[in-house]
Amino acid sequence: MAAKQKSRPTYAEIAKLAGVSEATVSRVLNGDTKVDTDRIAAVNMAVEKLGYKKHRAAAALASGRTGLIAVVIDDDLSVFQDPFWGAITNGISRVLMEHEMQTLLLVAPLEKLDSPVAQYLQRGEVDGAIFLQLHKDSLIKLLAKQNLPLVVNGTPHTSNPFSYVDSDNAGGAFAAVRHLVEKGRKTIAMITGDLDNTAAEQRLDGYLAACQELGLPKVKGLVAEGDWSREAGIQHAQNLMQKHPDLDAIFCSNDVMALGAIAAILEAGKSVPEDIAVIGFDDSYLAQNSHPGLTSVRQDIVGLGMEAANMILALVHGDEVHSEILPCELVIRETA
Amino acid sequence: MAAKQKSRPTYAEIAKLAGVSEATVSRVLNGDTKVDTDRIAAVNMAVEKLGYKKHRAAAALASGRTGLIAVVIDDDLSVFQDPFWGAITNGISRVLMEHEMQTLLLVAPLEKLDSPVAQYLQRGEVDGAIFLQLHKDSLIKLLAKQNLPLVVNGTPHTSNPFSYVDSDNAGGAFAAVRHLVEKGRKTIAMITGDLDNTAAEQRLDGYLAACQELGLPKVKGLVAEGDWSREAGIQHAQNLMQKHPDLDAIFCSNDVMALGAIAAILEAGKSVPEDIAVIGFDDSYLAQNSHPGLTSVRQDIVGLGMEAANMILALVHGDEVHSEILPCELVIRETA
DNA sequence: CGGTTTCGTGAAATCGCTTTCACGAAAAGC
DNA sequence: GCTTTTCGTGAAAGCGATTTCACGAAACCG
Repeated sequence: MAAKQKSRPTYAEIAKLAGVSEATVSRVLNGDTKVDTDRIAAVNMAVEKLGYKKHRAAAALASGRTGLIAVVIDDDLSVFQDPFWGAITNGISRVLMEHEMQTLLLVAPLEKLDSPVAQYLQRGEVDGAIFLQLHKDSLIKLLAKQNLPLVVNGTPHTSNPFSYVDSDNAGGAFAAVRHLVEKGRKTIAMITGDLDNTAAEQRLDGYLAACQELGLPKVKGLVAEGDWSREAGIQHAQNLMQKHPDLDAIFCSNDVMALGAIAAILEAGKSVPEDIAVIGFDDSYLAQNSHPGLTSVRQDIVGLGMEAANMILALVHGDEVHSEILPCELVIRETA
Repeated sequence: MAAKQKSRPTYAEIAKLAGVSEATVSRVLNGDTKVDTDRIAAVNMAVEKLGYKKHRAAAALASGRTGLIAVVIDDDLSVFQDPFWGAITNGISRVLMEHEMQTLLLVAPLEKLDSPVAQYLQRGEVDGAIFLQLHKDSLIKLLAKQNLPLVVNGTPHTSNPFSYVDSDNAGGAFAAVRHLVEKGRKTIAMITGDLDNTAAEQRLDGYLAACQELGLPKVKGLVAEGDWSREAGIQHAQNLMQKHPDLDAIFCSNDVMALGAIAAILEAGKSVPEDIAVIGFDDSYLAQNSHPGLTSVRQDIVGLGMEAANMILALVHGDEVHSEILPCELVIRETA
């Protein structure tokens, strides 16, 4: 059974108290400007006095706007481990709440276009959706076609005009490599993430751009494609050390692989950062608590969430928005 | 603007197609048993054919049940770092979705009883609430009084009859100490979490019980109260090593402090686990990626979320529920 | 077998807010 | 000064489900 509620005030009571019609109450409460100032004041006073709060279900039924924004996570196992999702979701939730909107969390695999979540989104039960961790673009294309306001976290694969927020992955990678070069490193390898992923790709681009612009000699085989896992970090670090005896730095596309690489380096009897410097990406909990402290590229995760929330609010409101790229910051600790 | 939707079928159409009244459609769709079998079949067929899905706002307005469960996180900074919240929330979301209920995420400070979230919950906009990370019991007492179905994650401070889910913190701590004893450790210290927290308290209880039952000599000053932070781990480990030269093991109430302790131990020129063994708690991402691998007590976080979700569903349905304590498991790696 | 209960059913009211529409008053135009 | 617009307003019709109520049919009873 739902909780028993003491009956809440309705428009009828406000209207009576303020001496206006219910229609006017609605106008005032929805920010319609064409209302006499005195009446606005009267309504606001009545609202205040009665402690009125709008009944969302009733408003939703009448207007077709639900006041709900879906945060969609394309479910896979990482969801249960990676603090990224929690952080960004909470950032979103905060902003939305300040604007009287609620955050509906949807966690489910999205591979199929007719999955329950996909259907749910198409059914108009939310005013908009923010996609995190999107594996394929097909669902958002479909939803965009149906005019559902959408914001994607991370750069989409296709160049369709989706609004998105992302970190400046390339810039962050560039900064990492520049730091290594400034510290005198000459042979800098990179272990990338899964290159199907746009973020992984952009970080690689940043690394390549930095190598070129900073005049590093071109050496073959310094880039290894990993898959974000600790094992990939270990494995590729071992290979790299073997093939490049003069290797003196490794830049990894995330912190987990960086820690794996460090473990492999230490295992091989070398030291970090003396022999080989290591830089990760994310500045996660891991980087902050590792020993030695992991130098890493920090993303403003909460900022991404807040930005995404602001964008979806604008879209729902009918405004134009442009995608946002937030800067990254290199956090220097002991490993580089 | 909300998305433009192609108009969805309503009860009217189903009723016409099935040759029954709208009232009967409602009965069938809400599982009322007192309907003729043929009509049930007819309605179900019509629903199928039209691809009908209930309009949540309309149902909510008419019935007073919103189909929404709030997941409330008493906001503090840790929310943005600790993967615990993301994991448990996602576990909840999955279960609820399977039961046609939605997860509403509310992140906000709850210190005040009249905060927006508190008011929101009292307003009957959700059918129930799951509280994570609850600092004080006062809000849930208030809500319970108003008959809002509630489930709390973690043991509440007061013995009021709140339904809750929790890990077997004491059991996990006991297992950790037993493992240390079995490995021949004699002088086992503990760095606790903030003891205002029931989980921290229970872990300490488990440690103390193990010390007693396993016949460890009573030594003063082996318990240090930390605050979950890396700094606390470093600081207390230093103190403990200084005061107890024969110290050969430290059990920490979370992984972060354990890693801090390890850093301090290595800093002091001792080795882990040879000189001093260390065990953490949570088996977080940190434990899994640290070097050396951190032995830690694993909580079934997703299980906690799913259990909490099942409990709230039962409560909303009007059933009795009993609190659940999920077992912990010691994950042995290299540090102990 | 008449009379009382139960049972399944549909008509209609209701939930609380939004929005269209029509109307009179005020402002603008000629 | 009279017509045409514009403007603010309230009455009333929804939005799409749920639920109460009354009614006829079937079941039960003595």
